Amino acid sequence: MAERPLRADARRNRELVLKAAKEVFAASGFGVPLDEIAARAGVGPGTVYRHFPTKEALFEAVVTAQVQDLVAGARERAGDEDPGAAFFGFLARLGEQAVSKRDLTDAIAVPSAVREELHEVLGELMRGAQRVGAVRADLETADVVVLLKGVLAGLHDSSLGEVSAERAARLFGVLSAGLRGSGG
Amino acid sequence: MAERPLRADARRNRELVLKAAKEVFAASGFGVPLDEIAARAGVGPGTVYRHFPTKEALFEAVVTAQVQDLVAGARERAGDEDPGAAFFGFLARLGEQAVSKRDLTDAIAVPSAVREELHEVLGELMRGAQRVGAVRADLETADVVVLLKGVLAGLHDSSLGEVSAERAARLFGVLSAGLRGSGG
DNA sequence: GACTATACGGAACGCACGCCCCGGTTGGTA
DNA sequence: TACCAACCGGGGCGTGCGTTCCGTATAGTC
Repeated sequence: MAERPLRADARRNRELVLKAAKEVFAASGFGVPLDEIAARAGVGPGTVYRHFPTKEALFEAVVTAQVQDLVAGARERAGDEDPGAAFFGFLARLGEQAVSKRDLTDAIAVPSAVREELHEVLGELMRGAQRVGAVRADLETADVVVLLKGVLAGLHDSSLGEVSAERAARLFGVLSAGLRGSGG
Repeated sequence: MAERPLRADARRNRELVLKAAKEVFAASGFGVPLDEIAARAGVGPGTVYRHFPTKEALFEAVVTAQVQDLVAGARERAGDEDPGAAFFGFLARLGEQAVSKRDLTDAIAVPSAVREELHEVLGELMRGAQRVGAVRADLETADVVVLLKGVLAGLHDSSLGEVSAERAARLFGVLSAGLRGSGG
């Protein structure tokens, strides 16, 4: 188990790959060819695989920090704010981030450790909000995940119109209003 | 431009392909390999391409009738019902259909003539509903399309849980409530 | 029954992409 | 400086899929 330190060039390339992956995933999502990331980093695909066993592993390495920040922030607020505000605030923050970071959208869908964490915190916040009547009682965690994933995906796919912060705000407004309930 | 009549076997195979495509697209969406449809029809891939120049053309041939029924129904009702009921009724009907017909979801996304028609009627109904205050005034047609597409896609992708009529009803309840507005 | 245009089917092509292999290079060390 | 292990790069493999090609079969006609 003794971890040998990486050679200098290996260490440098690892950073280059991570940086490139961060940019490219944010711009184009998980779907981009890995070769594009390698090219952006100025290395060959083989080098990428030397550092990350799989494309998913690289993706996870990139989004983990991002998601964990969001989750940590949400868990902090959960104590201070009222449950409704905590839940809807979290949704709003997700929406804002997702506009410029396409990979965040995929982070909800692509199986990984952070995905579970994200789903978990969503469930906690939602149940809290349901307890105080801020969210319809008949919804399950999976429902919110599906809605969120769907809205985010729709935001990006859209062959109609650009991804703008305004549209994202509008869509999340609709989503939030819907989750509050009072309609059918 | 004189249309020669098809040979008997060609005509029969055309029907077989359409029937198979209808079933397979409904079950698995546009993403299914075309070979699967050919196999189901008991013909070779080449035969499929003799009748339809492209996979998208076949898809369009399959969903056109389906979508046009929905659209025609919506346009009829638009005169009888009040605009709000017409719009939300249309959404509900879409949701019901989409549960068992995965291709309907893709029909919203894959570029085609029916897609435009579908978007158009959605826009008309929505503007009508907005005029009587049944839908938030700040929404554009594209917003509804994105939301609809997203919710439907989420409904199917879901690596969590099955696609049930109950969940669909719940999600469309949330969507409808959100579109009515009154929240942020 | 013979003849031909028409249609069939499935092997094969082209492409994209995830992933691996290996000849060549380079950083660290003595 | 000389050596070796670690590392690099990109060509290549395997797979999946849309699409095409072509030798063979068959429906329609005389």
